Amino acid sequence: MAALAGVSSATVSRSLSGQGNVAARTRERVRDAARTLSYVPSPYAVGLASGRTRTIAVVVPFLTRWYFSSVVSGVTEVLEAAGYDVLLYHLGSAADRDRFFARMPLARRVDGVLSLSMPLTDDHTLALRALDIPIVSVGSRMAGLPSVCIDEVAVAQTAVNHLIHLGHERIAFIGGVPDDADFGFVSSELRLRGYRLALTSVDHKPRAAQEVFGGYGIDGGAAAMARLLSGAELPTAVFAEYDELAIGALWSLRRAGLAVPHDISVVGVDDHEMAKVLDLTTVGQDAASQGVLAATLLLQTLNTNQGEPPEEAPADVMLPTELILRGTTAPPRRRITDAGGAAP
Amino acid sequence: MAALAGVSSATVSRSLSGQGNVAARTRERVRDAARTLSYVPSPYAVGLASGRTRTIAVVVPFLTRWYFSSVVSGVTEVLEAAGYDVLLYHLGSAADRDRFFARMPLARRVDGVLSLSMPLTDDHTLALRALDIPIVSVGSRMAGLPSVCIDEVAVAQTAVNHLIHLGHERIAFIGGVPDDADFGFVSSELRLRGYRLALTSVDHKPRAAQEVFGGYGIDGGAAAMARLLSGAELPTAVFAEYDELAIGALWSLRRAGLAVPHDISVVGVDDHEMAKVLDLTTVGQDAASQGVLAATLLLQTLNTNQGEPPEEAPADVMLPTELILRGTTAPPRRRITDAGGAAP
DNA sequence: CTGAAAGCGCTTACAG
DNA sequence: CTGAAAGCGCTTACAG
Repeated sequence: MAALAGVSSATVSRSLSGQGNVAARTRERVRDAARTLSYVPSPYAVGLASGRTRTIAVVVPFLTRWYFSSVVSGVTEVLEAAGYDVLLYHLGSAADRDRFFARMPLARRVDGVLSLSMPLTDDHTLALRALDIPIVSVGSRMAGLPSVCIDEVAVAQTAVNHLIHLGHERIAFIGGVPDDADFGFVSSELRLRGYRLALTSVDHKPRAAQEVFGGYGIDGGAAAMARLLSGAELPTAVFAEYDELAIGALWSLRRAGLAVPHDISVVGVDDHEMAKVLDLTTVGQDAASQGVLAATLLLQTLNTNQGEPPEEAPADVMLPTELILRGTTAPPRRRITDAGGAAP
Repeated sequence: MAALAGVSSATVSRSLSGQGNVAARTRERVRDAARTLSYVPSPYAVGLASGRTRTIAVVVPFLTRWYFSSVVSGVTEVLEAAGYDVLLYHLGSAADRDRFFARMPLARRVDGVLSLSMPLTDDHTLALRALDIPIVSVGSRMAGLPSVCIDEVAVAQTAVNHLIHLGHERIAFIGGVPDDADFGFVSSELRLRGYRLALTSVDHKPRAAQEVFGGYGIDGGAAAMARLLSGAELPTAVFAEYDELAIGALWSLRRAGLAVPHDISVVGVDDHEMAKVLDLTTVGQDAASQGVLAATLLLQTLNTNQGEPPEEAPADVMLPTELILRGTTAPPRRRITDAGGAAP
């Protein structure tokens, strides 16, 4: 390579990387040589010599769920455009995460980390921070780190208030984390909190029997709904923590012969691509944009942090959400009249 | 590190990698030291010195579609268990692919490549092979390379034969590649071929007007169905190349006020997680298993190919598929009587 | 079984 | 503007 261009390897390096001064003509010569040889500098040699890896780790708990694949999609888009490679770590179980953060294969391997709604223990978080490289959290906040997310509490309140305004009083909550899970998603806790806040703000008491957790995804939502259906008191409306659970609930209801929204209203969160097909009322968020923003933020930090002192306040981007009214919510069939509070 | 264990860096390397002979006691000492320092060898130094990267590139055209996220999920599972890192390249557009294969950032960067149903030109394929590292193709065959896939032609025939046996004659095809695309998925072509074969085998002539291509995913399926609905002659049944298209078709039909399967039957391919919710008849495939198998195959090749001569015949794994009867297919409402062929 | 030494393929001060 | 040289942090024959 250096031979073909008739220069030293140092000049090859400077020409191709754009760092340092090289005569325009020399640079051209080197680039031509690179092209004819289809030469690409060895990433490993570059990484070792320069300390920069041009690689970002993306850590996700799920890959097959709408939110996560959408975020990753947004992330790869901007990272690839910026010439960064993406190292994907799919840590589905608590065991996976423990093993991963104990070994910490990220050390000296990547320039930055994008953590997507990972349910992390303190140990995990410490191991991450010990890396001492920029980290951006997506979908949940991590103390002291820049993050991109939505207002989870407000999202849940919006959904539940919608049901309340329709006249519902017995409103159940369907959560996505199994009862026996040894951890939870931050967003799950916040959405549950928003649900309870909305209820108490109108003097409806949240009751444990109306908060069910059936597990992840469609099957989890279906299981949770089935449990609600077998309970003593049927709710007139259900708020599911995210659309896949809501869709599972719809499935369960259909199999039980109950009509939506006639018998029970259902509302979710996400605006999953299937929501419109199932005519599901939901609070929409733009997951792909979250990925785009987070990656952009990380890239900025990477370009800024070159030896400068760490910035003061970590950026916290909060994206808007929007209640999308569709066909799975309606006023309850029969008003519960013994609840008092008549119109003046 | 070497200092703490009181040995040379060579011994550290041998102890941690398991290569070469080390006294059991020495190895223990080194491992303890590594643990207390939470030392991990620099992947870049290892890569440069040894030539092995412990990294696999996974190249995908989509991330948010069920098939691809499921395959990637299966892939990461076995690769992570084997201690390999996954470099994810998301090449959604033809432009992305051209840029990628022209630069070929994979050179000297990974030990192997997993290519998922990538629509590759000859140039791309050549660039890939020039890498001279093991490649496994998933979801489509590539000449001379080991692959994991299903029998695409047979899958389409199964779906269409099901419709034919129900008595349908006017059976349309909904494809997922836009009309103006500059390339196609191999599986799309094969499924279209299977569709035509099934029709001609019972003397139904495939007609261009009944083959529509609306673009990817739900919206593509909806657009294609809308086009069929505005056509001169309504089909009595539709075969969609994959479930997301079929789901889009269902959506379109519902908005048009047509009942499924009463007015029109719909069948897809995949057994997407939403298929059961929408009660969609489909030909199911196990995408996650394809990912698992492909990754396993690649790992085997990696472990075998250590200097040995290239193996004779590349492995070709073909996974079974299964017609799953649900509620979106039924006999046509009124038999077309002028088609002849009465029972004896 | 272990260490000294060369080398992997770059980058980066340092001279000039 | 360019090159010689050191060095990045490992691995791997080669001795012993």
